[in-house]
Amino acid sequence: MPECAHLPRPLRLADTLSRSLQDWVKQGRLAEGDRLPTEKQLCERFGVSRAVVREAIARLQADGYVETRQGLGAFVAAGAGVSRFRIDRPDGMAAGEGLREVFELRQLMESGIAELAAARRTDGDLSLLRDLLTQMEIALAERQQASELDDAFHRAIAAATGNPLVARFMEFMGAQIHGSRVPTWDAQGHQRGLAAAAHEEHLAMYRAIAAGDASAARRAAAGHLQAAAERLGLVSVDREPGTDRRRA
Amino acid sequence: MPECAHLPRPLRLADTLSRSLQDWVKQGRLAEGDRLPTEKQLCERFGVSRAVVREAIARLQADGYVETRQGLGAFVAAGAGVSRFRIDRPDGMAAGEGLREVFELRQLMESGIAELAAARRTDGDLSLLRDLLTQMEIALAERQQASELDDAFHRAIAAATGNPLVARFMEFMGAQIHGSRVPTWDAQGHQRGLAAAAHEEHLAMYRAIAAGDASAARRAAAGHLQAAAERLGLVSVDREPGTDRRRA
DNA sequence: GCTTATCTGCTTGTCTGACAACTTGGCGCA
DNA sequence: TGCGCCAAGTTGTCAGACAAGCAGATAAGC
Repeated sequence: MPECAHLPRPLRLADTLSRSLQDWVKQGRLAEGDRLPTEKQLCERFGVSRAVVREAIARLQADGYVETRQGLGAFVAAGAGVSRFRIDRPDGMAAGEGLREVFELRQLMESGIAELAAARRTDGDLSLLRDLLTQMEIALAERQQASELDDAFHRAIAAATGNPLVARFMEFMGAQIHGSRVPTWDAQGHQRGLAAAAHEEHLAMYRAIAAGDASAARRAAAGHLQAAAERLGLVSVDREPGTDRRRA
Repeated sequence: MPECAHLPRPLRLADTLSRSLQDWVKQGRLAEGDRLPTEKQLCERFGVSRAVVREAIARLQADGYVETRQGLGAFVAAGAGVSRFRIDRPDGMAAGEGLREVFELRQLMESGIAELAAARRTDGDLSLLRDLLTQMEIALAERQQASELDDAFHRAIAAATGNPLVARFMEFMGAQIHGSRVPTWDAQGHQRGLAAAAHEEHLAMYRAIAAGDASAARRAAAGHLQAAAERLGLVSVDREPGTDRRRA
């Protein structure tokens, strides 16, 4: 994308229509298995051409909301809306879902991943982790940005579980929280010791995994994620069991 | 969808083209930020009409693979392919990703969720869990299908974490493994004691969560997932640390 | 000579019309 | 009653036209 693409462009008609139809499903106006209005009806109702309708439906298909049958119609798909998991961007974050929630999900996932990695890692896995740690150490000494190395380290741990699905999930999560790693490893992060702290936590994770100590690996990962959240100023407040919780 | 929709329909041209272009990205033929061939070029190269090209690109947009700019072209999006996490259906399961991998992901995720739920649950959460357990007990006594209740129980635990993102992820996972819960609660599952065993495990999870005992909740959830995998005949073989692993 | 405005060619976005392929229901015939 | 045919309706594809946006080249003005 060109560098000057800063201003948002107006939504295409197909995008708008796609969202409207999606809202119909979410609001229960259309239930699973229901047939959508025909293309012709949608053209008339929304005042757009058939091409726009077809593109909107193509989008809904890609998103798993509808299935089409030639000659028959378009139908709300089974499991509409839950065939993909996505984390909305911060500016479009769903109500109640902030970076804190994302880090909490990371914490419970990554502590389990580290545990499994400790049980499964190979010599090759450890070699890669060491290499990444070495590169991060150099970045630390030279005060260079190393958020990509940080991400690669976490992905390598997930790969060490030997479960491709886990690896893919970590890749997905890394992409979602990419921006949050940058401040730890920028000039200010180095200055404030954030990068050094993260590096120590990574070393602790590595040592536990290398030692094949699953529970130590879990604790190290949980500690790292907790500390990472604190570095970002995210405070996770656990409430006493039994009290009613206010959900923002 | 109609009941007689059993035979697979041939892929639409737009689907085929969408996949081809997606493969270009995955194989590195197109990198992030690269401009795709123009619509006209794609028409000529693939021998299809412009409408097919546009629908294929609409699909790719919905999937987060490309971004388009009117007058300029279509470009491979930042983070192409990792803006959504999906689990392919069993018949289209990615290489190495089977139900075993899915259950392993569930195990590490749900044990963490149960732990957090034990720390966070409210009286209202517990009341809902008890209600669901009561319904499952009735289903057990009457040998009825209760996979939906089973799913709702797990979702209620995720909701008890108070983290909407965690709740959404559990909803997503529930939809992906929907079919695997059915055999536990069908006539044969009842006959073989699978449903009764699952129910006991649910009760253990509930008790630990109700007691606010996070580590007991973690162990109960891990045990339940392990047992559920075994009920399905999925064997998770942990290899000795240090050995090279064969990844299927 | 430098800056601004205009023009041109190209590209995506939308609309329209036509035909192909599929689906279902109704009707006629054996 | 079952099978075949037909008509009407719906999605899939193709083709053409025009609108809107974009970037680069050129011309005009200072």
